[in-house]
Amino acid sequence: MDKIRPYSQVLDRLRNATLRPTRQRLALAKLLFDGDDRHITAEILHGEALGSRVRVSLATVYNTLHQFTEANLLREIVVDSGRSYFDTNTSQHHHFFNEDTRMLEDIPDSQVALSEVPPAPQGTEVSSIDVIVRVKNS
Amino acid sequence: MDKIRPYSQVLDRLRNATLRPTRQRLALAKLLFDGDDRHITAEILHGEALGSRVRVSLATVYNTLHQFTEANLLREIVVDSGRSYFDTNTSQHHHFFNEDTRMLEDIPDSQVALSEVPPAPQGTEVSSIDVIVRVKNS
DNA sequence: GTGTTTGCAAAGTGTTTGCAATTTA
DNA sequence: TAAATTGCAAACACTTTGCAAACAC
Repeated sequence: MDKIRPYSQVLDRLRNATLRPTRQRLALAKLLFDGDDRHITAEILHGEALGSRVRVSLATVYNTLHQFTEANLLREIVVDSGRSYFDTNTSQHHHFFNEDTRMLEDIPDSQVALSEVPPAPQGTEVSSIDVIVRVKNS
Repeated sequence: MDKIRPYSQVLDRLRNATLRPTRQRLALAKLLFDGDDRHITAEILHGEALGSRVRVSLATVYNTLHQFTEANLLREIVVDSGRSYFDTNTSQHHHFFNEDTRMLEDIPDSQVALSEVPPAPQGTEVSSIDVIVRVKNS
């Protein structure tokens, strides 16, 4: 059973974000949001696009990922210095990061609870809380 | 009141790690471990070394940071894609990361508690758990 | 002396930028 | 047609690498 994500829904989401539904953005949105949640890097997404005969430059993939992130269609996850991951699941949850395979995996929010959230330092406010459980193959 | 960290202690720590106490490693260790705990990048440490008239190349700073990390004298913290931070406090604790200033700050371990730690995926084992509270200036 | 460490410069990786050409509304 | 978007190639920031010279034991 796939989740149903009609094309028009993506279209509307782009419109709401005042992002023109260009060929490139629609194709990337399809790759990102059709099907299950995923964690993806720019290079991988670019590869997938080319693989499905969508001509799009790497620069545009980067632009698009950032625009989608600003529009809250994606969330950026920092786990690896040197590359950025984008998560199509923007709801509150945490991650396993396999240091061997460099793959991310969701931790259902119900499985982690922070019993206390420390107060942010003077003059700052919390923007997000990330729990990253780093694992390695055993 | 400064913590007392006699030179010989650093020396011993290097010896234990079978790292020859070269001029560069001793100087970097002094910068890192004399005084309070700190979060530092390679570039910053390199700048400090040069600033205190220690001639050392950036390549050696990188090498040294990695060797110290392997020897558990440092802990690497991943919060910023594009640069690595090293923490001289290797004990269990978590971090604030200010996205505006790109500075790290410790969260005392007593102020965060994970009430549940999720089981690692099949075939993997937990290597560390990082809680990063991202903040921005308000 | 022998093996380790260093420094340099070059190469590498992932990402961003400037700008002319193209596309969208 | 005016404004937004794209693609290219060059620039960028940070990090790693190869190797000869210098150093530690």
